[in-house]
Amino acid sequence: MILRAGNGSEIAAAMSNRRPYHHGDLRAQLLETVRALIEEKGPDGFSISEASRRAGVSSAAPYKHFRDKPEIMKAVAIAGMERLADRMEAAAQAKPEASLERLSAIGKAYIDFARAEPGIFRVMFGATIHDEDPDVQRAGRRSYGILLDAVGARLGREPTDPDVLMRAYSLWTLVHGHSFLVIDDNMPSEGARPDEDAFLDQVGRQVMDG
Amino acid sequence: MILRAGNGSEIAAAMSNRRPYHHGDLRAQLLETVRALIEEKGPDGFSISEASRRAGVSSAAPYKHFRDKPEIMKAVAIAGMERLADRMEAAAQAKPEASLERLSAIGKAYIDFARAEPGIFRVMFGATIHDEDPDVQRAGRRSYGILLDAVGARLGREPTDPDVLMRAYSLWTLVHGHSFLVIDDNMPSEGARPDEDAFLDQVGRQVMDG
DNA sequence: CCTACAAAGTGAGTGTCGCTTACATATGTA
DNA sequence: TACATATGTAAGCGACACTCACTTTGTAGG
Repeated sequence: MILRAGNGSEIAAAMSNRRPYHHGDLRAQLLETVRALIEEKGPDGFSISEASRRAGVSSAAPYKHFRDKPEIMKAVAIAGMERLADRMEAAAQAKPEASLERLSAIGKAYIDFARAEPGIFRVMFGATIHDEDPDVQRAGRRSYGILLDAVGARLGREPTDPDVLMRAYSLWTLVHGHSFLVIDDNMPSEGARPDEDAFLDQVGRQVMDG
Repeated sequence: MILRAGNGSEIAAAMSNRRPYHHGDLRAQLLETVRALIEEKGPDGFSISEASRRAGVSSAAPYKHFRDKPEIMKAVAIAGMERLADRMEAAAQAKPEASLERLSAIGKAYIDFARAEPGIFRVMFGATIHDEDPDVQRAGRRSYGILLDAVGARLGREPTDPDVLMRAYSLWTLVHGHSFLVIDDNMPSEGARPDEDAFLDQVGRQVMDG
């Protein structure tokens, strides 16, 4: 959470026991509140009104920081994508550079994120709202770049190599598709789904070595 | 669109130039109208009010046929799943039983559906609403069964065989993930995505033969 | 240090929406 | 033909997204 340098007025207000007229950093708190609300009630279940209430401001206040609701969703989605890329990056760097483990660690980080934050994950990918938005696209491409680099390193080729592209994209769709099937578990019934670790392991090998 | 046998009142009303009090088959027309609206404006962009307006009834009429909005979404999702399964089935039966072509035809049918009807595809999978709903799950499992059978036939084993399960699930996640990446194309930029047919072909082989 | 001005808040109001309630009309069956 | 049931309407409630006129606060320049 990004916070501006405090100006002291909040402290003064707290001491005199009333909230300051100016919030301090409403924009950041709104994003965090909306994120939590989406996780609680789903992407469609949250309202700007409720977020305002939780932040302790009037329902008109958010419009000083965001044009409309879709723009809030977009900001939340982009923040999610950054968080996802961070996790992937951390997972990658914890494993040797050209190892298969690095690849599966990246995949696991992706799936873990989807499981931990299914609401935002859906906002990031399942929503119509920000189709073709350049900001969202750029944020998403960062994650893809991490995977491309790892696959390239594993194969000892440039990330732009067509074969690297093909295998990276295969892995991406696998993990992406699996993540979605996990979070709305309306797909294969209990017994009809293979063990997740075995699945990732085997199919990862098939894609990388095949 | 399913229509009940006409009872003649509509015709009589048309001749006397006024609409009949009873609609005829509002439930079916609502589903179709909502389907079209979702495709036009996205899953969140439609309202019961607007669907009612298009159907020429009051905004309270739909509640004689559906409990609430989520139930309409659910019905639309299930109808979509049936349509998807129909397409997959038709595509499968157009190819020899144990052939690889049958598998890729099933996959293509899936992707074609997502591309042709991205709105309902998202309602079917990307929405929080009908999580864990048994009706939706059952409808979804029909599609999965078609794939399981085809993979089983190809490998000459029972659809319940663990290896069949593993490979079928791999193909499913691949195609599912790819479909999502296609419809919100916020992922790999233009040049960074492999050719779709080549991708499906190669990765299909890797999964089936690896 | 004062004074504009910009930034960030408020409160009231508008139109739409989801949904309910009370009531009206059509249909099928005894 | 009468009545139960299915299916429609009209009016209204509370919540929401968003706007507008206004107020409060922080800050930059004379």
